[in-house]
Amino acid sequence: MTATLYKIGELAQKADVSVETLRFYETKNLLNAHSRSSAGYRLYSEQDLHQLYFILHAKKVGFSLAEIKQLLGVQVNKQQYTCEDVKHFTEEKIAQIEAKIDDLSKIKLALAQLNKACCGGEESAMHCSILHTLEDPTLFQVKGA
Amino acid sequence: MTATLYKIGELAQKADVSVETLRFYETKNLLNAHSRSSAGYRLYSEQDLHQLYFILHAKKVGFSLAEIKQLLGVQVNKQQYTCEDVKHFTEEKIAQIEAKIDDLSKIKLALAQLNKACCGGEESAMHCSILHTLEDPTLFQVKGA
DNA sequence: ATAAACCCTAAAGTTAACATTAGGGTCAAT
DNA sequence: ATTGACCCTAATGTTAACTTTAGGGTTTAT
Repeated sequence: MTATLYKIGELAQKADVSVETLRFYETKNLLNAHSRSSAGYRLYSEQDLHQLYFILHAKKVGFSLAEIKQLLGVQVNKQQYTCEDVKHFTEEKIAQIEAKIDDLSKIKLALAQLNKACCGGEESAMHCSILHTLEDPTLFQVKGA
Repeated sequence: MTATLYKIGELAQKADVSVETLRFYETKNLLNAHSRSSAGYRLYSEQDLHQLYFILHAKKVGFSLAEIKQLLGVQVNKQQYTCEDVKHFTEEKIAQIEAKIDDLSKIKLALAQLNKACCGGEESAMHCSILHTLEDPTLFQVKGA
């Protein structure tokens, strides 16, 4: 029941990133190794692997490394931030995420209609491009609309 | 009922981007002006505005400009692509989008738990950071898991 | 005991997605 | 008719997120 530790190459392979990326994340203080071997090799824990997965998934949906660092920093019961801080931050981020999900749903719908219109579907002539589907002004409104 | 055309500055303001960004998108063939004035000024149509909105929203959820260009290029009934091409492409992209929505939902859930745990909630001690919530190995699995 | 396959740091290079600079026309109002 | 707020192109600069290079230790299998 001893904790398993991974060398940088092993972690890189598990998460399908390069070892250089992992070292880069360390310089950015996004992912620090759990410890170092006597020879100075980085040793990563299972927890570090979870953190890495989180970073990669958050990146995939459009968060910058700076934003991800912020997300990783939010913690309850750590005196550095007040409870109000955490409340505000999480609420703001949740709203941001909901907006992203909304955008994705619309793009998905547009692609689905395009897919359906394919191969001589009834609506072939109507939805010839993704833009045509998204032309509806009620979709994708921007603040000053 | 004549079509309204916007100068580059007007379009930029409407979509809250810089005019440089718009000219940059043109060099990348992502957004071309509907026409030019006699003086050579770019004139954008309402349709161009929709396309710009699409670009910006797609960018927000993690698509690169190259991917967005692909998305804009998919069209039914244009002889350059076979029906099969369009079917495959849209299905692949839809799956990609669903994965993104999944990731966002998980991050959202983690933030919601953090928010709930805040201010002395029952679970304060349990969910002290976003990572703790995401520690569940059934979340965020990567292929080789 | 040596070679292949790892690991280290530090520094410089790369790519995407813009922003800035330089040098110059255009247009509307005073 | 000139000034300020626009527009143009072309070239160079910037930032984020890596990648590559250079030079050198470590570990493991033969």
